[in-house]
Amino acid sequence: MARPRQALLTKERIVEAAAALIDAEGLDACSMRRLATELGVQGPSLYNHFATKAEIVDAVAEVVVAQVDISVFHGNDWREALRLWAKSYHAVLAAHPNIVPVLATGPGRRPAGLAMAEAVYGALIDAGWSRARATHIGALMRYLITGSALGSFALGFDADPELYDHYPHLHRAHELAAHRDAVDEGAFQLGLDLLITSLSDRYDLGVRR
Amino acid sequence: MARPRQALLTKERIVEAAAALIDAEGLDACSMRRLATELGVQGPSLYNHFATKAEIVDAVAEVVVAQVDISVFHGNDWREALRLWAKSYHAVLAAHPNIVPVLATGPGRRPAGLAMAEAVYGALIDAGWSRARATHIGALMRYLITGSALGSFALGFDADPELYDHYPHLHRAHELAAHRDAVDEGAFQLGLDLLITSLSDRYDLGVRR
DNA sequence: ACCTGAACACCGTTCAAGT
DNA sequence: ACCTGAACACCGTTCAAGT
Repeated sequence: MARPRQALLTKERIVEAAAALIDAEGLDACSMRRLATELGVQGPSLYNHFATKAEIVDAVAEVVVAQVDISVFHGNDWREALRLWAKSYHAVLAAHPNIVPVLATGPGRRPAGLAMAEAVYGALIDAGWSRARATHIGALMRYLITGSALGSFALGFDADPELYDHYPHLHRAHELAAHRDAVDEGAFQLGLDLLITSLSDRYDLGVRR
Repeated sequence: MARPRQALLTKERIVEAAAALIDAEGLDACSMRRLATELGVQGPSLYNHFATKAEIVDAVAEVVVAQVDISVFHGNDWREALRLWAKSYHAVLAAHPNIVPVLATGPGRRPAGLAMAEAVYGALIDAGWSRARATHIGALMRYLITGSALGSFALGFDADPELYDHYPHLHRAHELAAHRDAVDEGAFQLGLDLLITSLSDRYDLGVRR
């Protein structure tokens, strides 16, 4: 088969398969040859639709970020909007943890990433925050959200239990994995709550630096 | 040359060269063959000293984390200790940003990582925080520190300036890169300040959940 | 226009062969 | 014990050849 009259591939099919592969087996498993096999095609065929592998991965990142709900910035107080957006973003990344490293470096040229940055920054500016502070708050939220999505804290203590016996306070660290949700979600919720509450306090004081 | 009477390689030399290579050109550039070349040796020779590439990268992570100052947990109020430790950790990661993805998934079996977890958690327990809350606070700090170290927020808007013209509030986003330090450091400092201040408030209220 | 096989310059890792 | 060359099964990407 050289060229079928009906194209075998489309950008959409490629991105869909890449997203599934990344979700199921991680970024490393998503090689051009492997992805092509998944699509019933040979590796080089993908280059008829995307110039590089990075473009494919970027397109996956785009569809993931597009799932974040940014409609909450309309009709909500900035505090509530920020909280709802952060929870939505957090939930989307929890569902697609393997793509997080790609998002953690910024919006790039991705429309959904830029639309999200615009919505967050615009809402803070409209609420009266200075441009410098609005930028800081936006950055800070990304730090918390991507930092928490990058790797489970609870699952980070997955060595053999005996290892932790050498550390007076860590001797039960291996039990964290069994309470993964309570640990990881609890930490994120605490962080979000602390940040928004204390930002709100400063705002009410009229600091608005 | 088959076997020199004086070994050409040592674990220390390998880790030192790997750290330099990762700092200078990133994790991807640190391949076994490239690293071996840097050491004047052939690729497979490295396997006489480390079982896998992951072990080498882990050893680099260890020496980086070992630079974080955890002595601050002695003789300081928990608030001040947490602040000083976070600043030290942040500064170390800022000096070695390319290794951050390796640390972001937890301490693993690395002595320095475990000693740091022990120091942070122990200090929070000794201050009176419950085990659940101390865990949350520890996780939260890692989220902020690794999240901020993973990628500059300011440099994330590095597309051509025209791209941002389509977004009402982002039209000056390309100027962020010129103020990278003020943006990135300001956001981190703000986050650290907000978190510790608001934790302190809850602590003084006697919540200590 | 779009898919293919062959090729290039890389990977991590294994292993028998050398001293 | 420690370094080597050759090999295996992979990478991302290019390109001439096919329809």
